[in-house]
Amino acid sequence: MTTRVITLKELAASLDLSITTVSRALAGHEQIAQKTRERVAQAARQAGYVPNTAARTLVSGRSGFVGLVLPIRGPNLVDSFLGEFVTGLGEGLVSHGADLILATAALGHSELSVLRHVVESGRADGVVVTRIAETDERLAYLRERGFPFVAHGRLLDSDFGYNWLDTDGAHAFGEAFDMLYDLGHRHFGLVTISEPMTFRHLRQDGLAAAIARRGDPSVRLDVVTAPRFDQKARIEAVNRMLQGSDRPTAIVALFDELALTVMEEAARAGLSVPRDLSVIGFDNIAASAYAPPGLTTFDASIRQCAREIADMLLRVIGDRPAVPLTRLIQPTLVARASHGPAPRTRN
Amino acid sequence: MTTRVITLKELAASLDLSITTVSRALAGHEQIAQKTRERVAQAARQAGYVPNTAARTLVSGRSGFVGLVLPIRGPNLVDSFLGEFVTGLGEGLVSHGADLILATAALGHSELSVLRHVVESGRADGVVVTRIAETDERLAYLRERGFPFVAHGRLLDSDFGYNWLDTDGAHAFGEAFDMLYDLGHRHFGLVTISEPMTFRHLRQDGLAAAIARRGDPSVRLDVVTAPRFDQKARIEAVNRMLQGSDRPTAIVALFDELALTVMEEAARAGLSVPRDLSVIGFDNIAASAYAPPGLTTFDASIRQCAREIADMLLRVIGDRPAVPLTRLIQPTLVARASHGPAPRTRN
DNA sequence: AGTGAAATTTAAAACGTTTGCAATTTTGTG
DNA sequence: CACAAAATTGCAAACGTTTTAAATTTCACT
Repeated sequence: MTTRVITLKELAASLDLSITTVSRALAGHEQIAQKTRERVAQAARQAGYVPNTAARTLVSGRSGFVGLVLPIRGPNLVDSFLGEFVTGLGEGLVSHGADLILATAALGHSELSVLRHVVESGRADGVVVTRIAETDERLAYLRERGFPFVAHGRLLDSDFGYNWLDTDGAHAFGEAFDMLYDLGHRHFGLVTISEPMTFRHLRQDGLAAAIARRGDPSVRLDVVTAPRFDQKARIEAVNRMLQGSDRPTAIVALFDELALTVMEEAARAGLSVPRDLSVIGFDNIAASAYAPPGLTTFDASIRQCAREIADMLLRVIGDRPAVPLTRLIQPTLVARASHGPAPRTRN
Repeated sequence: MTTRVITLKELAASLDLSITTVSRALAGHEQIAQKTRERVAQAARQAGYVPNTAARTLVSGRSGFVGLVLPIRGPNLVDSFLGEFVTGLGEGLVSHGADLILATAALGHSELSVLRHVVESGRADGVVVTRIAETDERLAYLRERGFPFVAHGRLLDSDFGYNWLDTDGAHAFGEAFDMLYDLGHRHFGLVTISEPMTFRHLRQDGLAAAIARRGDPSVRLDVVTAPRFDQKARIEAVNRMLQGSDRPTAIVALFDELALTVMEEAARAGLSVPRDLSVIGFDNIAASAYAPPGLTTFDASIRQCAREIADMLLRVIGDRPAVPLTRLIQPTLVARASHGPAPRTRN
């Protein structure tokens, strides 16, 4: 037991070759004789030689890792996409022989400081930054450092270019409005969050733009804001919108979790979805398929996005392209049963 | 832009000290004068010095990483616990300054070969192994290598000791039986999987043991087996159990996803849960709370388990304890609305 | 056999740390 | 003020790889 790991020196000695030759042979350099390359490859395979990552990283300056910083939010809060996201990243990375580093920012510790540490310790060749905030110091830092990164999400405006991939929430929310409008709805509700993430603006603006495009002055939009991670406050906010006879007939939620709360509270208030109230979400989380009557939402295909982000990042690391790579993904409508014609009684 | 990263040599030069002294000062060695230690710490902080991981790993033999190998199963299959699991691992690791490496085993590539690579490249100081199979070559390999690891789950029998943490599925399934028996159920169904994972035996055996303990010959147990990742076959299997008038009055599913399928198919067959049929799952995934009427299940608290696994692994890495660390976690019953008294009409 | 070019191999430096051991400085004591 | 002991600091090797520049071998051709 406790078998030692074989090193390049030992492998070279066993082949009666120099370290240099073996290293080059394994790297497939043309200058090493074909015969030697095969002999070395064979011996390496048989000896189960695996190059030491630290040594390789040290000399080459490339770690073969991509970093992702994971914030801890609280005892009961887990990023609902994390599983899909890291799976997608892993898929994208593995085809290029790269792996993922997950660094955790402990509760109360700045995500930025962890990011700095990952970057400056040379652990990663590039990083993925998610959940872009309105003023995001992480992007500014990475930009200043000239460190390869891809953002999942966008800034609202920026005086510099950067690589990003985003889901077109603006478009989706416009589509949701159009669909609901055509179903006769005129009084809309939007449940949004107070956390200063850029996507809340992109989606809300997309909704507002669609309303403006329609140019129907009878359209009304009520907006209610809830803290993202406070379930109780979220329920209160939703009920604020649901109470009173002058409530919206269609509610669009910034994301599925909020939409599910809307459906739960609607049920509790004796409202039938979609007869009395249409509800549309965004993200298509697993629970949305199960929550009665089945939430109509948009599928953001996180896993696919993550895979593309990995591809983009590896390209950025490899080629350092002069122009930023950007990609806007169109989410697809998943029409379940939570939306329908506007109730006849009112309007 | 493209700011260079400061190195120990530069930091030492700026302080007019040797590399050795600075290194020791930062490591807090007693032999360095208190005054010097402070001066160095101050300068390091101000210069934003972060030690290079590769260099440190190379010389110390410790990477400060813990590895987890992630299998890719197919386009639409993501480990439902992955998010919670890596969050928990991250939480457990961060307090000790360690980070997580997620290595992906591409579709068609052996998980073992990726594990070997992680281990032998020196990327990680220890690994977490999940989803233990009946004959698991990964454990044998790690054991032979003498490499620190903690298994999430257990082997059924083994001729060697190893560190593991498991959720006591056997106990939970016994508890489920007892509860259902006391509600008058006598005809039981178990939906299990064909994938050769050890937990299917542990849980099924727990159920069988509880039945035996009760010693009531009128108790019947039907078992149906479905492939884990084939939704269509799974539905067929469930329907095999549901069809016919002589169906069970209470079905226990190996895990929530199966239980949800049971509830869906029951609804499709016009059966009311829990009036006509009681269903109990295991895991308490998010969707279980939403699926009507609310699935009764056991909460495995994956995140908490992962955190403990991280703690255990770090202890194994640090102390190399002589006796294996083992931990059996009791899942807690989440009593929702999918179980109830046995229907009167039959029995 | 001798030559030069091409093909193949190697020695040695470098990457940025940690650490055993030695060197230097400071301190305490007579 | 000398001297040993204690405290503090520094030199140099080592970790396992990649890579530059140089050395060696092979080969075709005269």
